[in-house]
Amino acid sequence: MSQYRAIRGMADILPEETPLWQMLEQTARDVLMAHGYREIRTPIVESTDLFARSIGEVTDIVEKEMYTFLDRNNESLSLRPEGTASTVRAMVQNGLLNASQRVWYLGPMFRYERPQKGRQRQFHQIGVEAFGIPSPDQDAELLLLSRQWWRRLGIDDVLTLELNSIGSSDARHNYKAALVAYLQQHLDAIDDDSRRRLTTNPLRILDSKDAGTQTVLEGAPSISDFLDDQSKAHRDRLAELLSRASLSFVWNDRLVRGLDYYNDTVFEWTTDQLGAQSTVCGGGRYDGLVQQFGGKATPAAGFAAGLERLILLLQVLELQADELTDLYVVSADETTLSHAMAETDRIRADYPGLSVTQHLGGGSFKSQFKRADKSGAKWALIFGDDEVASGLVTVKPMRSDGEQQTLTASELNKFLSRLEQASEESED
RNA sequence: GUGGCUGUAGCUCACCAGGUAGAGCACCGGAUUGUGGCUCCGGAGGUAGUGGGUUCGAGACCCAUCAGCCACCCCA
Repeated sequence: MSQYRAIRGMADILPEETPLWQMLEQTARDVLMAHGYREIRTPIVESTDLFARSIGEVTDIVEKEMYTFLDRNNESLSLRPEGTASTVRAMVQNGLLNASQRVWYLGPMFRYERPQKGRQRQFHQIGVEAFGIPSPDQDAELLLLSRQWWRRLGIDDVLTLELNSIGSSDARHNYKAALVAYLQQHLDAIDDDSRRRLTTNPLRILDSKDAGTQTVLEGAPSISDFLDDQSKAHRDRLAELLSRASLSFVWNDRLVRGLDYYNDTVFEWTTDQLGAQSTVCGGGRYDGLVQQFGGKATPAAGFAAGLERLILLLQVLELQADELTDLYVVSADETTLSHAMAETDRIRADYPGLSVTQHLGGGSFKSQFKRADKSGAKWALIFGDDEVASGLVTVKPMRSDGEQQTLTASELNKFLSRLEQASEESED
């Protein structure tokens, strides 16, 4: 038991797992680049006020989940609980919103919650935000983009897209009143939490997990009856675009989201493979946020995907990332090691596509080959006394049955070129 | 913030009416003095999460605390 442990809810991501993370992230980068989105990097710390105002003062995130502290100047700062607020701030501050923009970001987020499966206090999101386009084609592009990512990861079969329109703030205001009025007639049939939320955040009652409350909700008014014509048209056009692109989805008129800034389109990609935390990706449209941050009125939409949950999903489905070690360099003693080190350095310079590990610290050939085997290397390069004395090197196959061969310098170069080529092809 | 379950070797776990710890895997070495994967042999590794209590004696019982897992709340 070590003296120090990581802070609760903040996990180490170990070398064994990082290849999967890198694959996940690289796939996202590829897809985003293929859609013309550009990366933005913003600070992890912002003024507390930025989050409070955008996410909503009375949301759980702001009320009890933020890591907030005073800096040495007595300014209240917070670790970011999500990425949209910082992104909008940066876009406005840097004057980038005079044209439409497509951006994405990747990084850690922080929420002070009780950890459970698929939930950490420090977790990672890839977020995608599009500014300047009010029409539903933008919503559709974001959804198609996300689906391409799932396809490349091989998880599209286990994900479901849930969609809803929560309309304008007027519509939500009217709907809230109707919902509260309805629920007040059934006070005795709903759970305590929901009763409490009646005054704090009535829309959240919609996704209560309490069976009695759900029964009551079956007779509740639906947000869809409160949408104005513009919101309905937006919703219907989005549905049409998705259908044309064969992206199937389910309407869920109980889908509301925990952040205040959304309007019209909201969505979640969910799975039944992860226990209680079923949402892997969520987002929607937020046409009012830019103006609220002092920019000129700019429509926007976006989503964020939780990387820990996607990793969990990849692991459940037993999808793996390859760890590529091509060569493991073995030598006999101090003299041959110094030769081997210089030669390995040369190989790395001349064949940058190869992954080469040199055995360090000496030891018997036997133990060095055990290491070579465990490294997963395809070949061992052997610099023994005989080889070094005659300017040769032996290559031994570790993953196939062939015989080892002793090569001249030029034969080795041919061998390495072929290997580098094969290795690059297998990566694509 | 609330609830349930769990904390013994790096990992997965055992033992035991309460009498000061064991296996498998992993690790290191040897059988093979220049060659891995299989097999065999050997070795190292633990103040039993931490603190207190009950007891002649506690890893085992009790309390507290910390941590992990899962669920609620809420969210990615």
